[in-house]
Amino acid sequence: MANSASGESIIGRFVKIVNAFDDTHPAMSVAELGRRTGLPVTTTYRLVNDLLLERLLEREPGGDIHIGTRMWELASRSSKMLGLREAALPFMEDVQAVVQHSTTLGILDSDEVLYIERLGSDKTIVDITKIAGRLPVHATSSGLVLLAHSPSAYQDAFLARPLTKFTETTLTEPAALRRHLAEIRQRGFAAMPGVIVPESSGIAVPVFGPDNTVRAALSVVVPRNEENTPARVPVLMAAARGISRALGWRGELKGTLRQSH
Amino acid sequence: MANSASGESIIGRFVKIVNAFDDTHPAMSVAELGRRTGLPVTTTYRLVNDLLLERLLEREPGGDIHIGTRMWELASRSSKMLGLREAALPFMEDVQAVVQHSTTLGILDSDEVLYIERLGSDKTIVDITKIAGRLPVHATSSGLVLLAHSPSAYQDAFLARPLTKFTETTLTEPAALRRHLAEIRQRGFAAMPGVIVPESSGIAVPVFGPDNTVRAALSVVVPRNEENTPARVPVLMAAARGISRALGWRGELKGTLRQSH
DNA sequence: TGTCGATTCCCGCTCAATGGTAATCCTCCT
DNA sequence: AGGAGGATTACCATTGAGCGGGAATCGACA
Repeated sequence: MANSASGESIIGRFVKIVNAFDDTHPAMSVAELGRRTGLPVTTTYRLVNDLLLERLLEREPGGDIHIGTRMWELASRSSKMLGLREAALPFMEDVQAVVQHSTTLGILDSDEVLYIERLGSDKTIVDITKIAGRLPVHATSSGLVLLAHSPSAYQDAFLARPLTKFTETTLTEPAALRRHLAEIRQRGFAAMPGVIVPESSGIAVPVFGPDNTVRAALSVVVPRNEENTPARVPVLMAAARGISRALGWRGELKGTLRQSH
Repeated sequence: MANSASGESIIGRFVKIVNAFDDTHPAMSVAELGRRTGLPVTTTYRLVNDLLLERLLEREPGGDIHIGTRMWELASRSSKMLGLREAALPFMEDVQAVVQHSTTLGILDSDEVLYIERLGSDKTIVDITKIAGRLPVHATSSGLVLLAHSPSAYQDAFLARPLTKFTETTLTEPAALRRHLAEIRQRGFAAMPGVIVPESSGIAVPVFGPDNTVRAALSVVVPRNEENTPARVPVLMAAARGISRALGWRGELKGTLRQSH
């Protein structure tokens, strides 16, 4: 499926190129793009030109390249993300108004947490979540909530892999994690003090869809010393129920374990 | 630049495919995708498979295809859109809280208005703006504001083209439009009663960047009978100044015409 | 059982994509 | 002015990925 010496398809190279851009590298010259992607010079220029024609990339006055408006438009036009985001936004605003630090909405994607919306404030101290950013499942409150309500086959596969220990409090033992997941299901929320960076804590609750499976995790990130979990959980839970209902969820089935399959 | 009989590049076909999805067609079978794009059957299947591998498209249980999470992620990761959106959102919420109908943020892209954010409510009646949706420049309040503050060379080129008359109130005469644009610059806002659909009116104001050029248009859409323009304009203007300042704008230069170039 | 559509498999053709090399352009420094 | 270093464009021989027609298979529905 590839004309290239390296055996990649054009689509693969396209992803490589777009992937070379991130928040720290929002724009760069074509030459640097070639270096970052490892593609041959000529090939890079040819491909970039194709992409410029379709406006998936754009050239700024200086000559540097950045991701084009068209790319965002095409991706956003018909995305399940938009529906979820739109349903969640008003509730997230309410949470943010009360909690004042940072409110995020994340989904499970490719064994990682992908954050699709984030409300922050100037007070926000250490919060590494970014919109369209990814973080590991086992080291975030959102991730653990999502994992806790995933099909058990998925959990098994996930726990079979080796997990990175980011800080002292990061759980990496399958058995300990399993116990913790059960606790999360039972309590209805996850509270993780400094599992990825020691300075901040996350509290997360699940958001459900019409079929009673988990769709997303709603969470707040607060400084380590002022967690005040008992006070924050009810706010989060109420908001999550609101979002779930906006998605078509009709209340949890009485006495049903939420873990599906 | 193309291996195909029709002379399209793969990138071009990729755009065709993604473009086949919209809010009314969020998912479809590969065969239907082939029909909608006009691509040969086999080619469609091969290309779709490539895209599925990169998760730019995703297959749902039924077999239908929809746009993948990866697509949104790549597009959103480093986009000027995000910065603008993030700066604007809090102010838009304030406007929305007061106006209660529908608040939008639009930019000028490819001679059309592209809406990058929209806050609505249940009360929202007729409002055809959608996030990532496009509308013609000359038939929207946002578009006219953006056009009014564009370089005059751009305005000339735009006004040289024939313009569609959507309703009775749509201005299509270059001379009349020019007068109107001058008025918009002078007043600082555009108020368009029913230029695209007769039932609703738009009021829009410009948002400026650090270099004092217009970046976006902030607007509200209200029912035709309860426009109350004089009451709404100050709210919009204050919010737009807030957004502009968040973008790095430092106040307008005294006595300067805002029309650049 | 038969029909219709979606999907996959097969396969020979061919030209677009490839990527090395070299020329040109551009910017900054001396 | 000169020239060093990088970015960009131009050139071009090679080749296999993409192409797309056609047929087989799967699957739903009547």
